[in-house]
Amino acid sequence: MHAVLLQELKKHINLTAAEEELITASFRYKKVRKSQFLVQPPDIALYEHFVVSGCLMEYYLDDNGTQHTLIFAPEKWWTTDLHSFLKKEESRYYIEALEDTELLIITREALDNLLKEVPLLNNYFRILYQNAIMGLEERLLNVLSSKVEERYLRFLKKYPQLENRLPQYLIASYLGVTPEFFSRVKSRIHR
Amino acid sequence: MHAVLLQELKKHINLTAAEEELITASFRYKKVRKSQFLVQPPDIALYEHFVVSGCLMEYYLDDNGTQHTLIFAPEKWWTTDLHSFLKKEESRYYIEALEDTELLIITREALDNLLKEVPLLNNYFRILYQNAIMGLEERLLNVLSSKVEERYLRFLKKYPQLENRLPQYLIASYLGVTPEFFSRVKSRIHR
DNA sequence: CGGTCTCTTGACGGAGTTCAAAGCTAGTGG
DNA sequence: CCACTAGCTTTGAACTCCGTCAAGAGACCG
Repeated sequence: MHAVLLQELKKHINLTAAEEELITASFRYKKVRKSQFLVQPPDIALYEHFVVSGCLMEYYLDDNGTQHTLIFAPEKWWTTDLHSFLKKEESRYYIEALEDTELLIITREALDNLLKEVPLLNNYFRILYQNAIMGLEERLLNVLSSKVEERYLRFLKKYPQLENRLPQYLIASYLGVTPEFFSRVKSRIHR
Repeated sequence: MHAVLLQELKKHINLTAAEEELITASFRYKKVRKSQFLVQPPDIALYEHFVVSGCLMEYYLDDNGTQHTLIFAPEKWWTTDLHSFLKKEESRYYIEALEDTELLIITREALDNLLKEVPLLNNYFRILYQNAIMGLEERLLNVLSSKVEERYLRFLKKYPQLENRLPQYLIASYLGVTPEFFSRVKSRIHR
Protein backbone atom coordinates (compact mmCIF):
# COMPACT_ATOMS: atom_id res chain seq x y z
CA MET A 1 0.00 0.00 0.00
CA HIS A 2 2.60 2.52 1.11
CA ALA A 3 4.82 1.09 -1.64
CA VAL A 4 2.79 3.01 -4.25
CA LEU A 5 3.53 6.25 -2.44
CA LEU A 6 7.25 5.49 -2.06
CA GLN A 7 7.47 4.60 -5.75
CA GLU A 8 5.94 7.94 -6.59
CA LEU A 9 8.32 9.88 -4.33
CA LYS A 10 11.31 8.04 -5.77
CA LYS A 11 10.49 9.32 -9.21
CA HIS A 12 11.86 12.67 -8.04
CA ILE A 13 14.09 12.10 -5.00
CA ASN A 14 16.24 9.34 -3.46
CA LEU A 15 15.37 7.92 -0.07
CA THR A 16 17.23 5.80 2.47
CA ALA A 17 15.52 2.85 4.12
CA ALA A 18 15.29 4.85 7.35
CA GLU A 19 13.59 7.71 5.55
CA GLU A 20 11.17 5.35 3.90
CA GLU A 21 10.16 4.10 7.30
CA LEU A 22 9.61 7.58 8.61
CA ILE A 23 7.40 8.33 5.66
CA THR A 24 5.47 5.10 5.95
CA ALA A 25 4.89 5.79 9.63
CA SER A 26 3.57 9.29 8.93
CA PHE A 27 0.83 8.38 6.46
CA ARG A 28 -2.33 6.63 7.52
CA TYR A 29 -4.44 4.39 5.37
CA LYS A 30 -8.05 5.27 4.68
CA LYS A 31 -10.71 3.69 2.53
CA VAL A 32 -13.86 5.44 1.39
CA ARG A 33 -16.91 4.48 -0.62
CA LYS A 34 -18.17 6.19 -3.73
CA SER A 35 -19.97 9.49 -2.95
CA GLN A 36 -18.33 9.89 0.47
CA PHE A 37 -16.92 13.30 1.31
CA LEU A 38 -13.34 13.77 2.48
CA VAL A 39 -13.72 17.51 2.87
CA GLN A 40 -17.04 19.30 3.19
CA PRO A 41 -17.35 23.03 3.88
CA PRO A 42 -17.15 24.50 6.41
CA ASP A 43 -15.01 21.71 7.92
CA ILE A 44 -11.29 22.34 8.02
CA ALA A 45 -9.32 20.15 5.63
CA LEU A 46 -7.36 17.98 8.05
CA TYR A 47 -5.32 15.96 5.58
CA GLU A 48 -3.33 16.01 2.43
CA HIS A 49 -4.67 13.04 0.45
CA PHE A 50 -2.67 10.73 -1.80
CA VAL A 51 -4.84 8.47 -3.97
CA VAL A 52 -3.66 4.86 -4.17
CA SER A 53 -6.65 3.53 -6.09
CA GLY A 54 -9.97 4.96 -7.14
CA CYS A 55 -10.63 8.62 -7.85
CA LEU A 56 -11.43 11.83 -6.00
CA MET A 57 -12.63 15.20 -7.22
CA GLU A 58 -12.29 18.68 -5.75
CA TYR A 59 -15.03 21.16 -6.58
CA TYR A 60 -16.62 24.45 -5.69
CA LEU A 61 -20.33 25.00 -5.27
CA ASP A 62 -21.31 28.53 -6.31
CA ASP A 63 -24.20 30.64 -5.08
CA ASN A 64 -26.55 29.15 -7.66
CA GLY A 65 -25.66 25.63 -6.55
CA THR A 66 -23.64 24.97 -9.69
CA GLN A 67 -20.70 22.64 -9.26
CA HIS A 68 -17.30 23.68 -10.66
CA THR A 69 -14.61 21.01 -10.76
CA LEU A 70 -11.13 22.17 -9.86
CA ILE A 71 -9.40 18.86 -10.33
CA PHE A 72 -9.85 15.15 -10.67
CA ALA A 73 -7.46 13.04 -8.62
CA PRO A 74 -7.15 9.47 -9.91
CA GLU A 75 -4.39 7.06 -8.87
CA LYS A 76 -1.14 8.67 -7.72
CA TRP A 77 -2.52 12.20 -7.52
CA TRP A 78 -2.56 14.40 -4.47
CA THR A 79 -5.40 16.62 -3.41
CA THR A 80 -6.71 18.71 -0.56
CA ASP A 81 -8.27 22.13 -0.05
CA LEU A 82 -4.83 23.71 0.12
CA HIS A 83 -5.99 26.97 1.64
CA SER A 84 -7.88 25.28 4.43
CA PHE A 85 -5.18 22.66 5.04
CA LEU A 86 -2.38 25.21 5.33
CA LYS A 87 -4.13 28.00 7.20
CA LYS A 88 -6.52 25.86 9.20
CA GLU A 89 -9.42 27.98 8.05
CA GLU A 90 -12.83 26.80 6.92
CA SER A 91 -12.75 24.92 3.66
CA ARG A 92 -14.55 26.29 0.62
CA TYR A 93 -14.08 23.32 -1.67
CA TYR A 94 -15.64 19.88 -1.50
CA ILE A 95 -13.56 16.75 -1.94
CA GLU A 96 -15.65 13.74 -2.83
CA ALA A 97 -14.94 10.15 -3.84
CA LEU A 98 -16.11 9.35 -7.37
CA GLU A 99 -15.40 5.66 -6.87
CA ASP A 100 -14.51 3.44 -3.93
CA THR A 101 -11.09 4.85 -3.14
CA GLU A 102 -8.00 3.90 -1.15
CA LEU A 103 -5.98 6.75 0.27
CA LEU A 104 -2.91 7.61 2.24
CA ILE A 105 -3.45 10.68 4.36
CA ILE A 106 -1.23 12.90 6.46
CA THR A 107 -2.08 15.70 8.88
CA ARG A 108 -0.55 19.14 8.76
CA GLU A 109 1.50 18.50 11.92
CA ALA A 110 2.78 15.13 10.73
CA LEU A 111 3.72 16.67 7.39
CA ASP A 112 5.61 19.53 9.04
CA ASN A 113 7.53 17.06 11.20
CA LEU A 114 8.23 14.79 8.29
CA LEU A 115 9.60 17.68 6.25
CA LYS A 116 11.99 18.47 9.08
CA GLU A 117 13.14 14.87 9.40
CA VAL A 118 13.37 14.22 5.67
CA PRO A 119 14.32 17.61 4.22
CA LEU A 120 14.60 16.20 0.73
CA LEU A 121 10.83 15.92 0.76
CA ASN A 122 10.77 19.70 0.50
CA ASN A 123 12.14 19.19 -2.97
CA TYR A 124 9.47 16.69 -3.83
CA PHE A 125 6.73 19.04 -2.71
CA ARG A 126 8.34 22.00 -4.39
CA ILE A 127 8.25 20.06 -7.64
CA LEU A 128 4.69 18.93 -6.97
CA TYR A 129 3.60 22.52 -6.41
CA GLN A 130 5.46 23.75 -9.45
CA ASN A 131 3.65 21.18 -11.56
CA ALA A 132 0.36 22.22 -10.04
CA ILE A 133 1.04 25.84 -10.98
CA MET A 134 1.90 24.97 -14.55
CA GLY A 135 -1.23 22.86 -14.81
CA LEU A 136 -3.44 25.60 -13.42
CA GLU A 137 -1.91 28.26 -15.69
CA GLU A 138 -2.56 26.09 -18.70
CA ARG A 139 -6.09 25.37 -17.56
CA LEU A 140 -6.79 29.06 -16.98
CA LEU A 141 -5.57 29.98 -20.44
CA ASN A 142 -7.69 27.23 -21.91
CA VAL A 143 -10.80 28.60 -20.34
CA LEU A 144 -9.92 32.12 -21.45
CA SER A 145 -8.85 31.41 -25.00
CA SER A 146 -10.34 28.14 -26.26
CA LYS A 147 -13.74 26.97 -27.32
CA VAL A 148 -15.30 24.04 -25.53
CA GLU A 149 -14.36 21.57 -28.30
CA GLU A 150 -10.68 22.24 -27.80
CA ARG A 151 -10.90 22.20 -24.01
CA TYR A 152 -12.55 18.81 -24.22
CA LEU A 153 -9.74 17.43 -26.37
CA ARG A 154 -7.19 18.70 -23.85
CA PHE A 155 -9.11 17.10 -21.04
CA LEU A 156 -8.86 13.79 -22.88
CA LYS A 157 -5.10 14.19 -23.15
CA LYS A 158 -4.64 15.15 -19.52
CA TYR A 159 -6.82 12.41 -18.09
CA PRO A 160 -6.84 9.61 -20.70
CA GLN A 161 -7.81 7.06 -18.06
CA LEU A 162 -10.90 8.98 -16.96
CA GLU A 163 -13.01 9.46 -20.07
CA ASN A 164 -15.14 6.39 -19.48
CA ARG A 165 -15.02 6.37 -15.70
CA LEU A 166 -16.86 9.67 -15.23
CA PRO A 167 -20.44 10.70 -15.95
CA GLN A 168 -20.61 13.41 -18.61
CA TYR A 169 -22.01 16.07 -16.36
CA LEU A 170 -18.80 15.97 -14.31
CA ILE A 171 -16.67 16.44 -17.39
CA ALA A 172 -18.94 19.34 -18.30
CA SER A 173 -18.37 20.90 -14.88
CA TYR A 174 -14.62 20.55 -15.38
CA LEU A 175 -14.82 22.21 -18.79
CA GLY A 176 -16.96 24.99 -17.41
CA VAL A 177 -20.16 24.43 -19.39
CA THR A 178 -23.60 23.02 -18.71
CA PRO A 179 -24.24 19.29 -19.25
CA GLU A 180 -26.79 20.25 -21.92
CA PHE A 181 -24.34 22.25 -23.93
CA PHE A 182 -21.59 19.68 -23.51
CA SER A 183 -23.92 17.04 -24.88
CA ARG A 184 -24.38 19.14 -28.02
CA VAL A 185 -20.63 19.68 -28.33
CA LYS A 186 -19.98 15.95 -28.22
CA SER A 187 -22.56 15.19 -30.88
CA ARG A 188 -21.04 17.96 -33.02
CA ILE A 189 -17.58 16.37 -32.66
CA HIS A 190 -18.83 12.96 -33.75
CA ARG A 191 -19.60 14.35 -37.19
CA MET B 1 18.20 47.49 -3.69
CA HIS B 2 18.73 43.93 -2.48
CA ALA B 3 17.33 45.09 0.87
CA VAL B 4 13.81 45.00 -0.58
CA LEU B 5 14.29 41.35 -1.49
CA LEU B 6 15.73 40.44 1.90
CA GLN B 7 12.85 42.20 3.64
CA GLU B 8 10.43 40.14 1.61
CA LEU B 9 12.18 36.85 2.39
CA LYS B 10 12.31 37.69 6.09
CA LYS B 11 8.54 37.90 6.18
CA HIS B 12 8.56 34.10 6.03
CA ILE B 13 11.99 32.83 7.11
CA ASN B 14 14.91 33.92 9.31
CA LEU B 15 18.30 34.52 7.76
CA THR B 16 21.81 34.87 9.15
CA ALA B 17 24.09 37.62 7.91
CA ALA B 18 26.11 35.03 6.01
CA GLU B 19 23.01 33.75 4.29
CA GLU B 20 21.95 37.25 3.39
CA GLU B 21 25.27 37.75 1.67
CA LEU B 22 24.93 34.54 -0.29
CA ILE B 23 21.51 35.63 -1.44
CA THR B 24 22.64 39.13 -2.34
CA ALA B 25 25.53 37.69 -4.33
CA SER B 26 23.22 35.37 -6.27
CA PHE B 27 20.78 37.96 -7.59
CA ARG B 28 21.73 40.44 -10.27
CA TYR B 29 20.26 43.87 -10.76
CA LYS B 30 18.52 44.73 -14.00
CA LYS B 31 16.65 47.78 -15.16
CA VAL B 32 14.25 47.84 -18.09
CA ARG B 33 12.18 50.50 -19.84
CA LYS B 34 8.45 50.40 -20.37
CA SER B 35 7.46 48.02 -23.21
CA GLN B 36 10.69 46.03 -23.03
CA PHE B 37 10.40 42.24 -23.07
CA LEU B 38 12.01 40.07 -20.43
CA VAL B 39 10.80 36.85 -21.98
CA GLN B 40 9.64 36.52 -25.55
CA PRO B 41 8.71 33.20 -27.16
CA PRO B 42 10.42 31.10 -28.27
CA ASP B 43 13.33 32.23 -26.09
CA ILE B 44 13.98 30.17 -23.00
CA ALA B 45 13.15 32.01 -19.77
CA LEU B 46 16.60 32.42 -18.24
CA TYR B 47 15.65 34.08 -14.97
CA GLU B 48 13.24 34.17 -12.12
CA HIS B 49 12.37 37.87 -11.77
CA PHE B 50 11.72 39.73 -8.54
CA VAL B 51 10.22 43.19 -9.06
CA VAL B 52 11.75 45.93 -6.89
CA SER B 53 9.92 48.84 -8.51
CA GLY B 54 7.68 49.23 -11.52
CA CYS B 55 5.45 46.50 -12.94
CA LEU B 56 5.65 43.48 -15.22
CA MET B 57 2.96 41.39 -16.83
CA GLU B 58 2.96 37.79 -18.05
CA TYR B 59 0.63 36.97 -20.92
CA TYR B 60 -0.23 34.48 -23.61
CA LEU B 61 -0.90 35.34 -27.23
CA ASP B 62 -3.45 32.98 -28.76
CA ASP B 63 -3.81 31.92 -32.39
CA ASN B 64 -6.02 34.93 -33.15
CA GLY B 65 -3.44 37.31 -31.72
CA THR B 66 -5.54 37.99 -28.64
CA GLN B 67 -3.59 38.72 -25.49
CA HIS B 68 -4.51 36.88 -22.26
CA THR B 69 -2.95 38.16 -19.06
CA LEU B 70 -1.85 35.49 -16.60
CA ILE B 71 -0.57 37.83 -13.95
CA PHE B 72 0.50 41.34 -13.15
CA ALA B 73 3.69 41.62 -11.12
CA PRO B 74 4.03 44.99 -9.37
CA GLU B 75 6.53 45.69 -6.54
CA LYS B 76 7.61 42.65 -4.53
CA TRP B 77 6.07 40.09 -6.84
CA TRP B 78 7.92 37.28 -8.57
CA THR B 79 7.36 36.16 -12.12
CA THR B 80 8.77 34.04 -14.88
CA ASP B 81 7.53 31.53 -17.44
CA LEU B 82 7.80 28.74 -14.89
CA HIS B 83 7.60 25.92 -17.39
CA SER B 84 10.35 27.33 -19.55
CA PHE B 85 12.51 28.35 -16.60
CA LEU B 86 12.37 24.94 -14.94
CA LYS B 87 12.53 22.65 -17.95
CA LYS B 88 14.65 24.87 -20.16
CA GLU B 89 12.15 24.51 -22.96
CA GLU B 90 10.88 27.22 -25.29
CA SER B 91 8.74 29.79 -23.53
CA ARG B 92 5.10 30.21 -24.49
CA TYR B 93 4.35 33.27 -22.40
CA TYR B 94 5.53 36.84 -22.86
CA ILE B 95 6.83 38.86 -19.95
CA GLU B 96 6.79 42.57 -20.64
CA ALA B 97 7.47 45.71 -18.61
CA LEU B 98 4.39 47.90 -18.19
CA GLU B 99 6.48 50.69 -16.68
CA ASP B 100 10.18 51.40 -16.24
CA THR B 101 11.05 48.59 -13.89
CA GLU B 102 13.89 47.61 -11.53
CA LEU B 103 14.44 43.91 -11.06
CA LEU B 104 16.53 41.37 -9.25
CA ILE B 105 17.08 38.29 -11.35
CA ILE B 106 18.54 34.85 -10.75
CA THR B 107 19.40 32.05 -13.15
CA ARG B 108 18.25 28.50 -12.74
CA GLU B 109 21.77 27.29 -11.82
CA ALA B 110 22.32 30.07 -9.30
CA LEU B 111 18.94 29.34 -7.73
CA ASP B 112 19.68 25.62 -7.47
CA ASN B 113 23.00 26.37 -5.77
CA LEU B 114 21.47 28.92 -3.49
CA LEU B 115 18.79 26.46 -2.40
CA LYS B 116 21.54 23.98 -1.47
CA GLU B 117 23.50 26.57 0.48
CA VAL B 118 20.48 28.14 2.17
CA PRO B 119 18.05 25.24 2.54
CA LEU B 120 15.54 27.37 4.40
CA LEU B 121 14.85 29.09 1.12
CA ASN B 122 13.11 25.91 0.05
CA ASN B 123 10.53 26.82 2.63
CA TYR B 124 10.17 30.30 1.27
CA PHE B 125 9.64 29.03 -2.23
CA ARG B 126 7.31 26.31 -1.08
CA ILE B 127 5.16 28.99 0.53
CA LEU B 128 5.43 31.18 -2.55
CA TYR B 129 4.28 28.33 -4.76
CA GLN B 130 1.48 27.41 -2.40
CA ASN B 131 0.22 30.97 -2.54
CA ALA B 132 0.45 30.93 -6.31
CA ILE B 133 -1.66 27.78 -6.42
CA MET B 134 -4.32 29.24 -4.16
CA GLY B 135 -4.41 32.41 -6.25
CA LEU B 136 -4.73 30.49 -9.50
CA GLU B 137 -7.46 28.24 -8.13
CA GLU B 138 -9.44 31.26 -7.03
CA ARG B 139 -8.92 32.95 -10.36
CA LEU B 140 -10.00 29.85 -12.27
CA LEU B 141 -13.19 29.57 -10.25
CA ASN B 142 -13.85 33.23 -10.80
CA VAL B 143 -13.68 32.84 -14.54
CA LEU B 144 -15.88 29.75 -14.40
CA SER B 145 -18.53 30.99 -12.01
CA SER B 146 -18.66 34.80 -11.91
CA LYS B 147 -19.87 37.50 -14.23
CA VAL B 148 -17.45 40.16 -15.39
CA GLU B 149 -18.71 42.74 -12.84
CA GLU B 150 -17.73 40.53 -9.95
CA ARG B 151 -14.40 39.55 -11.46
CA TYR B 152 -13.58 43.22 -11.87
CA LEU B 153 -14.33 43.93 -8.22
CA ARG B 154 -12.04 41.08 -7.20
CA PHE B 155 -9.32 42.40 -9.44
CA LEU B 156 -9.58 45.73 -7.61
CA LYS B 157 -9.16 43.95 -4.28
CA LYS B 158 -6.22 41.87 -5.42
CA TYR B 159 -4.32 44.72 -7.07
CA PRO B 160 -5.53 47.92 -5.39
CA GLN B 161 -2.38 49.75 -6.43
CA LEU B 162 -2.84 48.99 -10.12
CA GLU B 163 -6.27 50.33 -11.06
CA ASN B 164 -4.97 53.66 -12.28
CA ARG B 165 -1.58 52.52 -13.50
CA LEU B 166 -2.89 50.24 -16.24
CA PRO B 167 -4.72 50.93 -19.48
CA GLN B 168 -8.20 49.43 -19.49
CA TYR B 169 -7.55 47.00 -22.30
CA LEU B 170 -4.99 45.24 -20.11
CA ILE B 171 -7.46 44.89 -17.28
CA ALA B 172 -9.94 43.53 -19.82
CA SER B 173 -7.39 40.95 -20.95
CA TYR B 174 -6.88 39.92 -17.33
CA LEU B 175 -10.61 39.55 -16.79
CA GLY B 176 -10.98 37.58 -20.00
CA VAL B 177 -13.21 39.93 -22.00
CA THR B 178 -12.80 42.32 -24.90
CA PRO B 179 -11.92 45.96 -24.20
CA GLU B 180 -15.22 46.96 -25.81
CA PHE B 181 -17.30 44.86 -23.50
CA PHE B 182 -15.27 45.86 -20.46
CA SER B 183 -15.95 49.49 -21.29
CA ARG B 184 -19.68 48.80 -21.21
CA VAL B 185 -19.37 46.92 -17.93
CA LYS B 186 -17.63 49.86 -16.30
CA SER B 187 -20.24 52.34 -17.44
CA ARG B 188 -22.93 49.96 -16.13
CA ILE B 189 -21.22 49.86 -12.72
CA HIS B 190 -21.07 53.63 -12.48
CA ARG B 191 -24.84 53.74 -12.34
C1' DC C 1 -40.56 -4.15 -13.37
C1' DG C 2 -40.63 0.95 -11.43
C1' DG C 3 -37.94 4.94 -9.95
C1' DT C 4 -34.09 7.71 -9.96
C1' DC C 5 -30.25 9.45 -12.29
C1' DT C 6 -28.20 10.68 -16.67
C1' DC C 7 -28.19 12.08 -21.37
C1' DT C 8 -30.36 14.20 -25.38
C1' DT C 9 -33.08 17.57 -28.01
C1' DG C 10 -35.78 21.86 -28.84
C1' DA C 11 -36.99 26.75 -28.29
C1' DC C 12 -35.78 30.91 -26.45
C1' DG C 13 -32.95 34.43 -23.99
C1' DG C 14 -28.80 36.83 -22.48
C1' DA C 15 -23.87 37.54 -21.98
C1' DG C 16 -20.11 38.57 -24.53
C1' DT C 17 -17.87 39.19 -29.43
C1' DT C 18 -16.97 41.36 -33.78
C1' DC C 19 -16.58 45.05 -36.84
C1' DA C 20 -16.75 49.75 -37.73
C1' DA C 21 -16.63 54.53 -36.65
C1' DA C 22 -16.07 58.41 -33.84
C1' DG C 23 -14.35 60.77 -29.63
C1' DC C 24 -10.53 61.30 -26.28
C1' DT C 25 -5.89 61.69 -24.40
C1' DA C 26 -1.17 62.00 -24.05
C1' DG C 27 3.22 62.19 -26.04
C1' DT C 28 6.25 64.27 -29.46
C1' DG C 29 8.39 67.31 -32.42
C1' DG C 30 8.43 71.65 -34.35
C1' DC D 1 2.96 76.21 -26.65
C1' DC D 2 0.55 74.36 -30.19
C1' DA D 3 -0.61 70.76 -33.68
C1' DC D 4 -0.33 66.07 -34.98
C1' DT D 5 -0.39 61.64 -34.41
C1' DA D 6 -1.03 57.25 -32.43
C1' DG D 7 -3.02 54.73 -29.18
C1' DC D 8 -6.87 54.20 -26.06
C1' DT D 9 -11.83 54.36 -24.99
C1' DT D 10 -16.62 54.64 -26.06
C1' DT D 11 -20.79 53.56 -28.67
C1' DG D 12 -23.82 51.13 -31.98
C1' DA D 13 -25.68 47.07 -34.53
C1' DA D 14 -25.51 42.40 -35.85
C1' DC D 15 -24.06 37.98 -34.59
C1' DT D 16 -22.41 33.64 -31.75
C1' DC D 17 -21.80 30.96 -28.06
C1' DC D 18 -23.66 29.18 -24.30
C1' DG D 19 -27.34 29.06 -20.53
C1' DT D 20 -32.08 28.12 -19.04
C1' DC D 21 -36.20 25.69 -18.92
C1' DA D 22 -38.85 21.92 -20.20
C1' DA D 23 -39.77 17.43 -21.91
C1' DG D 24 -38.67 12.95 -23.38
C1' DA D 25 -35.51 8.88 -23.88
C1' DG D 26 -32.30 5.69 -22.06
C1' DA D 27 -29.86 3.26 -18.50
C1' DC D 28 -28.98 1.40 -14.19
C1' DC D 29 -30.17 -0.50 -9.63
C1' DG D 30 -33.03 -2.19 -6.18
